[in-house]
Amino acid sequence: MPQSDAGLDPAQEQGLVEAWDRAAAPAARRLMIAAVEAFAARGYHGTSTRDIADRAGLSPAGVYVHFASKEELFYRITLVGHQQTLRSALEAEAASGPAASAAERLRAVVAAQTAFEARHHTTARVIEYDLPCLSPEHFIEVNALRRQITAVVRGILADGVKSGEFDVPDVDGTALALLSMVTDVARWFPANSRQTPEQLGRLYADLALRMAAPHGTRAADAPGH
Amino acid sequence: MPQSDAGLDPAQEQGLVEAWDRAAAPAARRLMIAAVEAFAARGYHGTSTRDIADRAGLSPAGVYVHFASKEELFYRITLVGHQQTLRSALEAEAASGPAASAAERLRAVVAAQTAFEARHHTTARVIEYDLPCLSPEHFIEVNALRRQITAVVRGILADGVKSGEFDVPDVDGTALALLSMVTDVARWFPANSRQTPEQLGRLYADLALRMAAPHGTRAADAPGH
DNA sequence: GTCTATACGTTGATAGAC
DNA sequence: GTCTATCAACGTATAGAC
Repeated sequence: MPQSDAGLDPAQEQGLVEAWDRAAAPAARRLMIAAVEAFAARGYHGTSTRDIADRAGLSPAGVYVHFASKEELFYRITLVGHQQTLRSALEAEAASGPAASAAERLRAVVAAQTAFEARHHTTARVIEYDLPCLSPEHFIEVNALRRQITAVVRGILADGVKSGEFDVPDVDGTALALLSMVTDVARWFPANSRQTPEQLGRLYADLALRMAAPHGTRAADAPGH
Repeated sequence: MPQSDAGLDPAQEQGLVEAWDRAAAPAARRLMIAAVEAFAARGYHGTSTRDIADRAGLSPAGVYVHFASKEELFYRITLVGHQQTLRSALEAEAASGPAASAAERLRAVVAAQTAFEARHHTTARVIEYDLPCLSPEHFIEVNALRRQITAVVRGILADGVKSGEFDVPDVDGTALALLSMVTDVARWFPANSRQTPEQLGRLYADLALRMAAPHGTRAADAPGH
């Protein structure tokens, strides 16, 4: 993956380290970071356990002290990554306040998720695009988290429609399209763009509001409640 | 890939057969179809040449009569797929007529590309998401085709801005976001949706026009040229 | 063009010393 | 917890008969 063999930048690594804090052994953390880099660069099947062990400074056998299998290592990364993503979305929505309009909540969530995908693009690439490599049981578990993320966006769109702030004929289809747009950032960022994650978040939030706003009015001018 | 182990449906197969018509030997066609199915289901690295040979009804060695390597088989699929995609975009734009407005052209291209990604979702999944598995030389070649597809969208957006039909502060960023939305259809279709490719095309074309239209006016009511 | 047989590196994972 | 050594299976690709 030409644009994805870059290592984790400091901001990204800090985010991961925080999230993986409870993964007791330092070696387990190093393995997860090494695995994220390798999986992002070459995909799950394109990465050998030797690759991962090398990057983490361990022997090939060292992996199996901390993880029962390659799939389990991948599963841990995927699970934590999705939990982080969901938390980011919920926090962004909550931060816009209890009296926030649907437009404000949509802006907050889309901006946060977009910036998140950009900032953590290495991790995001792994957890967004290699998902089918999980075992069936783990796939189901992670998919439940994904559905919660979709539900956040769907809920905001539906609320906006109910209050008259939005004009969205197909809430489910629009939510899916919107999340496609946001998620795909991880695939190309930072190539093709000189923008910061925050700038990108603002652009995508604007686009999302345009997608949801009634024709003929600005979202901000829409009838509130 | 739970949602991707479905075989090629008749419409899809016909499209492929047409496109691969010049691939002389019938066995070569069977191999390409078999490879598309296998790559879509398990990814490039997750697919063995034995898998492909089996699906095509050949022995493991049979592959190498028609393709020098697994990568070359993948490259042929990827190249033809991108050529088809680009042609589809150019034809859609041309079909909207020489005097078409930017809005009409945007609608035509987005609808066509979205329907294309849905209809050929098996092939599209392979050529959109396994691209980094190409050799560096082949990657560069295919990327040139991708840039042409991006250029079509960028051109329409820029024309619309110049004529006053559109209000797009960031043409490049918006084109990228728009193509992300469209491309990602291949990843999830037909799960999560009971819509036909054509219905989906109309929805996405509407969303694209909302993204580009000036705030406060319908695209169709925008000042013309 | 297709087969059988096979070369030979790599893979995920384990055994057992330290 | 980490290592060295190793296994059995599988990977891509080739040789040579038909």
